[in-house]
Amino acid sequence: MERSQEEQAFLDSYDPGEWERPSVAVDIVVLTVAEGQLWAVLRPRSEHPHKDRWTLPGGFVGMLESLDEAAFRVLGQKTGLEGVFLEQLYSFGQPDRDPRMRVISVAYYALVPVGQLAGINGGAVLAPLDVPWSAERGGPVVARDRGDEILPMAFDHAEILGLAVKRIRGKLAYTDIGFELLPPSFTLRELRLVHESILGQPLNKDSFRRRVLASGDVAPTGERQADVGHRPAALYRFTRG
Amino acid sequence: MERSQEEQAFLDSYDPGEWERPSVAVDIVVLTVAEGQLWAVLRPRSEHPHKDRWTLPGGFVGMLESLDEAAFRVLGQKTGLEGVFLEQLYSFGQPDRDPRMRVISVAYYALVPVGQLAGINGGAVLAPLDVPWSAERGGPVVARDRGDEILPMAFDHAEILGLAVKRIRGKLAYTDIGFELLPPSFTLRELRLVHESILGQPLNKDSFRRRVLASGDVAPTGERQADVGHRPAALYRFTRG
DNA sequence: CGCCATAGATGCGTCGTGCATATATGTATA
DNA sequence: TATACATATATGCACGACGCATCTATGGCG
Repeated sequence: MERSQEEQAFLDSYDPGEWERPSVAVDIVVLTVAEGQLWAVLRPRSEHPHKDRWTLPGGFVGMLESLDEAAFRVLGQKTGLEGVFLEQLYSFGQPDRDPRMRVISVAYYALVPVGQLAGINGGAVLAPLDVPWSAERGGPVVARDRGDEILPMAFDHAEILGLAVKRIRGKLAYTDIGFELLPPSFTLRELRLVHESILGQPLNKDSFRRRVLASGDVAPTGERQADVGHRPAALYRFTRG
Repeated sequence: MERSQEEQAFLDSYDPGEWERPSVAVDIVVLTVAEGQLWAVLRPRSEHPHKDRWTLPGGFVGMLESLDEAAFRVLGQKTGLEGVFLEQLYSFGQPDRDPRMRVISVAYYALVPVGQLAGINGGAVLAPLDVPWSAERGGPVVARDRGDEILPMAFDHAEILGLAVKRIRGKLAYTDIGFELLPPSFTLRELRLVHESILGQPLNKDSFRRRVLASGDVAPTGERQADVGHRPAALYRFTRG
């Protein structure tokens, strides 16, 4: 328990430059909501290991950029997305998570309105997510293709995806992240569908409306929907602050 | 936006081994509650840079250990603590956060009942914290010594400390972390003081009691306080699950 | 024996929520 | 043109959690 001054001085002067260092990467969970469920951007691996499995957009952190800058840069390079909501999620550092070498990955999650994901780069797909757990229990998440087949995930990326879903489920109630998944103008129904899709469960329609209107987070734009086959809903915008 | 197959293949095969790599460290925010406020374990720096400033216990991540393992190891080596609650907080990676070299730090926070901090190692001190913001606004936190003098913090450690406080404020309501700061047996008053110290504001005594008792998180041990100069309170224990 | 400090129980008004009901307003269709 | 249909929007009510006030209980101590 006790430690001498000299030993302490040695430990404090410990030079990591003499030791092997890990690589540090960022992996980005790009999430959106459409058709009443969550979707994520995935890219196929064309090389071993984990060839033909699916990965999150990711890349290595440069020596002169911050982690946030690396995440924005990698997101732009791999998907073309810019100016979206992006927040650090968690760092993954199991020694064997990449069989080639030691890679510590700082995971981020991005929230993007589905309308901005029309032109994501070749190779990347938007995959619907199955969340096989309720509330915030946590665990890996299953991505599927258009034919409902499971997309096998590379490395620990299913875990990362699961943690991102768990995180946004938790933050939905007390932050503004729900609005990051909507265009500037939206109906209360669309906002509720975003919340229901994230939470994986239906919400009481009336309570949700009352709560959102009383929160002061939204203001009516004065406009209404058009061509919707029923009474058009009022459009609202998010009021920052 | 568009990227050719060849360019993509090059990017995917990018070998970080050819590049300089950052060092990766863990820094641990050890928090406790006593005398109605939060305290943190700090250690003085004996070397430049930031000589005579105060740091969080920290150390480099080994190539064969996970981040969690590194955090537990460093916590044990620097403070002697074992078996305590420890959870990842956030990763800090500003290129200039350490003037000597590029160090990416994965911050953790530990919650320890004050009774277990009696014999922390030489040099380390338990410093009371001033949190100059309310609720979960966030920002740096000020540590003081016994004479109420401000302890200047090294590197970005005041930010890390602040984020740890912000995080536990947020998680207090919907997790069990409050119990991590108490001995196995405690009164409802002690539990409330832990919550008030973390939140930095008083809580309604009756509502707190009712809520805790109704939660099913605690069960009476059957024992009572002794020698307290007033009516002794019933002792409770945390019931996992 | 009585004072003091805190523990612990009870009652009440208020507010947010779930739920039911009623009305409003657009499109589609006979 | 009238009616059906789908959803929007407003209102009322029961219930439960919470803030607050009040009352009683129980130890130590002078």
